[in-house]
Amino acid sequence: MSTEFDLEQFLPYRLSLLSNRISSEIAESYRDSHQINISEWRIIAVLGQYPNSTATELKHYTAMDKVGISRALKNLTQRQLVTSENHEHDGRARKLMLTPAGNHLRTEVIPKVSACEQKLTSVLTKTEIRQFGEIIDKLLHD
Amino acid sequence: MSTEFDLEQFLPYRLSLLSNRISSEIAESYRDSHQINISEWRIIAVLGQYPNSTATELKHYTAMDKVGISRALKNLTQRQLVTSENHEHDGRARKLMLTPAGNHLRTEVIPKVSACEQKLTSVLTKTEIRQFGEIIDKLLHD
DNA sequence: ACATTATAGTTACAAATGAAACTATGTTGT
DNA sequence: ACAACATAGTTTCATTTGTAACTATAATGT
Repeated sequence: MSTEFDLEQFLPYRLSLLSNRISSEIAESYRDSHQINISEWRIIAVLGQYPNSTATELKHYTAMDKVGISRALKNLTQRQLVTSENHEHDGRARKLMLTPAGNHLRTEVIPKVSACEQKLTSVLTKTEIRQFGEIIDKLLHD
Repeated sequence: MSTEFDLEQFLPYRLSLLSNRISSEIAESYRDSHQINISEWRIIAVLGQYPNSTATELKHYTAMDKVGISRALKNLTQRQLVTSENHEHDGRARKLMLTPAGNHLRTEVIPKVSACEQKLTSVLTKTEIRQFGEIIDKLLHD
């Protein structure tokens, strides 16, 4: 019968629970110690990987919307964790990069979030961790 | 080196992407046709399973906070999808239940969200679907 | 060249969310 | 009985978030 439906067995619901729980646990690891939120952390992480990105490129890498990026960048720039330069070929865009302080924060946070991830996956076998990653990829890329 | 960190490979980040994408896709399937949001849908789904629940019990089943539940219930009650009675043993609590209209909405939405779930998992093999569920359970219950 | 349309990014406003204070009822200890 | 504390649920207020409008620059078509 289609009138039977068990929310707690519904995969999207369980996925949402899991993701929210993990995200807030990880966010704790830089919120209290470094006063940054998830959006700001994502931008810092990406600018470490891809310096001189524009906001539009950040949008692509972080899956955030442009308003969220603009706001996070405003804060990060005020706090001198991020700085910017004119873009050579496009007067509308800015090239963004971490300041030394921003880069320092990044190197402090990386081990914390990595430890979180490891603690999290420590209840899984190596095989399960691999499977989990593969399944997520399949679902993300369809 | 701990200064290497690839956001797009970071499991919690990918999980968050996946969960958000799936949640909004499913939310579409009742938002436009039935004008309810995720919180409201969760409450309707649970009240179908567990009629006469109190708000506190809903909190347990839906993983929502009590403010969100109170607000969702206010809307649902105004729209006459949910109704309530005094609780026999506790004057502070109310017993909540779906109205016929609420129940009807539920039976209309269930096949839609189930189809969504099926479409979603259709890129996975039966084995992968089982593995995925087991891994999520492990992670949720540690 | 210039009008049209598209894109980069910001701002303004509205809706959603969360934390804390609040009301009302219930429970516990003396 | 009654004081102290705990719990059910709501409301208030501040913060966050999303949508739409906006400015500025770039690209396109005639």
